[in-house]
This record gives sequence, C-alpha cells and structure tokens, in this order.
Amino acid sequence: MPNNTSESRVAKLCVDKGLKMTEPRKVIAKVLSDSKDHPDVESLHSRVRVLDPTISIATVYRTMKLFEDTNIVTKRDFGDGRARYEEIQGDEDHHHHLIDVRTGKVIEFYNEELERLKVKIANDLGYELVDHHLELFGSPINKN
Amino acid sequence: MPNNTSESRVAKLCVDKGLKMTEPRKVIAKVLSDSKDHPDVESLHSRVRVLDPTISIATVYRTMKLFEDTNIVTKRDFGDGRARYEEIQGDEDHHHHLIDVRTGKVIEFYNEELERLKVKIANDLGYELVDHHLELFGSPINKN
DNA sequence: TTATCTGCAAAGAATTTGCGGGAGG
DNA sequence: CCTCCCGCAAATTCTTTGCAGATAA
Repeated sequence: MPNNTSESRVAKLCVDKGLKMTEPRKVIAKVLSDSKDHPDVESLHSRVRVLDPTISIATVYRTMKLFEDTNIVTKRDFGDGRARYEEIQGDEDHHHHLIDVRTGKVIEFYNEELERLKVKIANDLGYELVDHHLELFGSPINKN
Repeated sequence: MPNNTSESRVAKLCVDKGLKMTEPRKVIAKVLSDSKDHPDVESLHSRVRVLDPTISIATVYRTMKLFEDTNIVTKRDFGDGRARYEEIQGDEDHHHHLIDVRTGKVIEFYNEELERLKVKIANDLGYELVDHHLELFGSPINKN
C-alpha cells in the first residue's frame, strides 16, 4: 500500500544515517517533516494515526527517542509536563522560543548576540557548550 | 517536641507571607534553608525524614507547590524527568546553571549581559518577560 | 472553633519495557 | 534467514488528589 511518505526530509535523514526504514518510521518521519509546530507525543500519534491507524503510541515514543539519539529531532520542554519535538534544521536555522503565558502561543526567535554569549559563558567556566535549554515566558505588552 | 527549625530563613518568609506554620512546613523550610544544591522531591523528603520521620512525601509535594506559588522557591528542570527546587534569594542573587554532562555537576553563574539581553529580546517581540528557563550543558575543556 | 493541613493510599499522566509475532535487508 | 522492530499491555516513575482525622490560629 503506497502512501506518499517516501520523500520526506526526515525520511531522507534516516536513510543517510543507515536506519532501517520501516513503515511506521516512514509515516512518523513524514508527520515530522510536515509539522511546523512543536508537537508532543500524543499529537504526533494522532497525526500519525491519520496516515496509518495501526501505529501504536509506544512506537512513536520509541521512534522519537531513536530520532533524538540520531540528531534528527530535538526534545523541547515548555514547562507543561510533556516532551515536545522539533525537527533539527541546520545550524543557521537554530532558534529559541518565547512562550506567551496568556495564550500558550510559542514564538520562535533567533539572536546572534545570544548565541555568542552562551558559548562565551560556557568557555569562561571551562566548558565546551554541547547543548542548552532556553525558553522565555512573556506576557504581551498592552498596546492600548 | 522542640527541634531547631524555628529560625530558618524560609520559615521567616512563610511567616512574612502569612502562611500557617505547621510542623511539617517548619521542617521542610529548614531543610530548604540548609540546602545549597538543587534537590528533587525525593531528596527533600529523605532529608526531611531525618528531622521528622512522620512527614509524608505527599506533604513535601504539596508544600513545594505552595512555596512555589508564594515565590519562596523556584522549580528547576535539568533535563532528567524530575523537578528540582531552589530557594529564591534576592534579585541580586539571580543566577543560571551550567550542567556538566560528564559528571552531572551543576555550576551556577550570573551574567549581566545575559540578563539585559533576554529582557530586550522579549521586549522586541512585544512581550514583558515574566519568567525564563536557561540551562547550559557543557563538557569540560581538556586542560592537558 | 473552624478553616486549613496532613498521612495514607489510590488515582493520574507521561513514558518505558517484556514478550511473542512480524517485517526489512 | 536473522536481526531488529512492532503492537499490546503491564510496569515504572513522578506527581496529584479524595478522604477522614489532626492541628494552627
């Protein structure tokens, strides 16, 4: 049963990394490639189900861990209790998040100075920066 | 049964904020005041048990939520699945964390430029910064 | 007194895992 | 084939909560 999952960006990454391309992985890869937000596992699973209702949530969990270990996605933590995932783009496309505390809306941003600064801070402490978490939580400034 | 919990900094904060000062809260307050690390609820509970073995872990959870809502402690997330807590000092004592990925050691740091920058970023996006998460993960630079 | 708090144990929510059958290379 | 993968359901881990008795103010 062909479904148009063969050409997704994430699927290509899997092939590049030598992962066994099973049907569930193809579908999950496509869903990730098509997602422009930061879905949690439950959201991913329901999107995946549309394409293939036989895929279990356990497989989504296992696949996300695999993709994380293979640097295909990153895990995000927006303060609610669950993990969210986002496809890794290139270094150029690196960004952070500001979460609107009123609406929960997530705004992505990139700041050159910030990138420089966090590397410098780690170096000054005697460390090479290997990862970081940064989320800002903000309340919209009243424009009235 | 007197125990030397009456004078802890956190206990004073509780009184200041008008919280009912029960025995469990006094003990938990003392443990927090004496903690210079970032304990999770299980660690807190075992420290609390030393002073009073009758205090349940449910009370520790409830009390930490209360202290969080009352701005006595802040919740931290270091990437392992559990919440960690730290007493709020003053604005001057605000800091962030760098986690050594080899040893798990947590290094606290403060950076003026960073403070300025994150407020500016939020403002530029049309938001007032109300909270933020920032943790750096680093690998020690080989000094050989 | 009286509203709040606590311990206990059960419930929840997110995530992981053992197992036997199934599928990719 | 042969290893790795999957669905299922049970198990784990962290955290919350209903209840009935206890306690601070």
